[in-house]
Amino acid sequence: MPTLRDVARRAGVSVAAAARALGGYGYTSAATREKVLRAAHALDYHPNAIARSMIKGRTQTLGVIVSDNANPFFASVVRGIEDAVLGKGYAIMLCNADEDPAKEAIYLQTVRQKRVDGLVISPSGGPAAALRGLMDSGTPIVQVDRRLPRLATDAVLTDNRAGVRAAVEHLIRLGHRRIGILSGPRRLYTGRERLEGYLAAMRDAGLPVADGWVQEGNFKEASGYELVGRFLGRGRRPTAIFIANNLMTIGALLGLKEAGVRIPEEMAVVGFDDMDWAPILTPPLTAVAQPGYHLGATAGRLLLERLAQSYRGKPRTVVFQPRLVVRESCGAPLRQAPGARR
Amino acid sequence: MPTLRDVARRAGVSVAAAARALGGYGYTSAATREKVLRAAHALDYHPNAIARSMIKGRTQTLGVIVSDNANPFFASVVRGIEDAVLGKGYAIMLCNADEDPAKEAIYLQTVRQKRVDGLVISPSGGPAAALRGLMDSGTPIVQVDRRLPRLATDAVLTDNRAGVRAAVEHLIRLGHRRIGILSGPRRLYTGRERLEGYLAAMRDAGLPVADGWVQEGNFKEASGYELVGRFLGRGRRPTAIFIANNLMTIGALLGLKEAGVRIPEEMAVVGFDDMDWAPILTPPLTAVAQPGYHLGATAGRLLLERLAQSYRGKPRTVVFQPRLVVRESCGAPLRQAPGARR
DNA sequence: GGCGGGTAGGAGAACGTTATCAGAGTTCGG
DNA sequence: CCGAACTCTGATAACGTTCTCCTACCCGCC
Repeated sequence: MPTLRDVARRAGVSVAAAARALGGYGYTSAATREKVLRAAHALDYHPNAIARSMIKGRTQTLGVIVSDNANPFFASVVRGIEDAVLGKGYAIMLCNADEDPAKEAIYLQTVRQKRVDGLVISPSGGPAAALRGLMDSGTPIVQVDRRLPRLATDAVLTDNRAGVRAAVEHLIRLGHRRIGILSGPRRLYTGRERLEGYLAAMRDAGLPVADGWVQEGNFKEASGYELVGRFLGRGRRPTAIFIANNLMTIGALLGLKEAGVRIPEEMAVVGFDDMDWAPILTPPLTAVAQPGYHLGATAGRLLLERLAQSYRGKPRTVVFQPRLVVRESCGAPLRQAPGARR
Repeated sequence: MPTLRDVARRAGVSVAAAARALGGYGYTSAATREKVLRAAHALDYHPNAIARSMIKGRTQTLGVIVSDNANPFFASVVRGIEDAVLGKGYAIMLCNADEDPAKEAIYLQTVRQKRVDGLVISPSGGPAAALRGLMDSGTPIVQVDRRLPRLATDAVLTDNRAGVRAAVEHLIRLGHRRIGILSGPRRLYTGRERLEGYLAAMRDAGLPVADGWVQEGNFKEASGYELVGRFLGRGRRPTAIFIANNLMTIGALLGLKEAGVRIPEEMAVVGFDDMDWAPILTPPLTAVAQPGYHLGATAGRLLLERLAQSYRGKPRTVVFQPRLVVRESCGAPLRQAPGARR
């Protein structure tokens, strides 16, 4: 790979002159510029961004740590981030932490050593020490989708509680009284928040939450599949369930389908995350929609503002209000005794 | 951010000694190592990977260029790549080219300037010059999911033709004679290959392909939604359609649902890409399954072998055989005249 | 003719690490 | 007891840019 030296030599000028001609700063005569550009082209010269980062102290690279890029929600978030920062010349370094604090810590160290200019992270909930260290070293951080208790960074969140509350209240308005939740892990921010939203809605409506109506999954498809069975076959089984994320919803719907449970007659279903495929289900799925792409794009924008120093104030929190998309899977409960069929 | 100099100073040794103690090379006395480690810890020292890359000539970073990370298929591929290379200490730089040769060229330039050690790309089909230039400069490249005509790199592909052929032949076996295809853009490798598979299967079965039975979409949901209508309302409408990717399948199914077309009685449907949600549809979707994650993981593995020089031979091509997952959306055609309903 | 300002171009330091080399001290076998 | 081998250490040269100096020239003007 040719260096600036090679270009300068071929053009018959000094390295400094070549740098000026290519970099477009300082004084350069038309003749010199011409010679240098010609030489650069002839040698297929591509400036070394590593060396540039060395002196400039900036890498034009941002770290992005999410739990799993294979989850369509995070894939959208990542895409949003990238679109937001692309125009400003930043590239992104993607890391999947799998909700594993150890893996997250390793990645945190990696992006720090690679001297990323900023970081967008969906923190798993481990100790915040490493994150705080990075922050203290002057690297701006934006938390997305989740936030750690006392880590004062910009954050872009969805109002999980409100979203779940809207969903549960809708079910209640439809006449449901026995409502269960397939929740996420309590150790995750979103897992907790969504469960809280459910509990609050039930409490406010004066409805009891029976034993077994709260099943804690791990936000993956398999856990939805396995746990949904626990809502069936009981004496007082719920007439409706709320499922706390997209992947578990797929698993749960598969479980219900295999068990021959009719939706919404025997079991109404509302999910969190409105996916592309929600409208093509039978019945179409009622779901709480959160704007993954915009979460990412906003996080990217906040980070850019920090990097450009166009904002230097206190940490900001942007909260997106989710929207309940009512379709048909949430229909009113059967009058007849539950468990009639099956 | 403290440098090695700071650590050395604090430990009371030379930079060279500190480097050896931390880097674990050369000779270091136990006492020195102890002092240096203590100083590094006290200063919260994180070695500068940029400076390291400078001398080592390697960045421990791989470029990954796909068309769209928000497409679950590519999201899996990306995830597979990352998992494969994580253990070997490589980070990945993610780029979404949106099938746009211009955008792809920009990203290609970016990863080149950033001196990535290797590249995994799902090429959009633009001119291969930039890619070839990168290759000539010694950067190993692996093409994934698609391949450019004469670019001699390792490649990891799905046997698209065979997959589509299996799907179409299955439809034929079920008694369908009038089969349409909602294909992808001809300028994309996968678009062409899948169309070829369909045409070959029809030709081999001696079946005609009527006007309007081949609709060329752009692999996005909206185009599936818009184009599926063209298969309806004609005199000789197909009794079955094959849809060439996951996103268009969603759009098409939505279109069919809104048009009140019963699947598979009035229109059998088979899609390309077996998604998580395929089994929960009514009827469950028959689809050609390709292992996105494994495509990515394999691409990552091939790249690692090139980087470690554990393989230096001629370009290899790994072809995954897709699997037809038969469910219910492909059922036999109606006996009655088409267009009876609607 | 001297001088200031604009233009051009070169020398060389700096960024933070790794790696090479030389020098000094220690151990050990013959 | 001497050289050879081994151990430890620090000085210093890279890596490829950017950027600050410094010198030199040309022009116009007093």
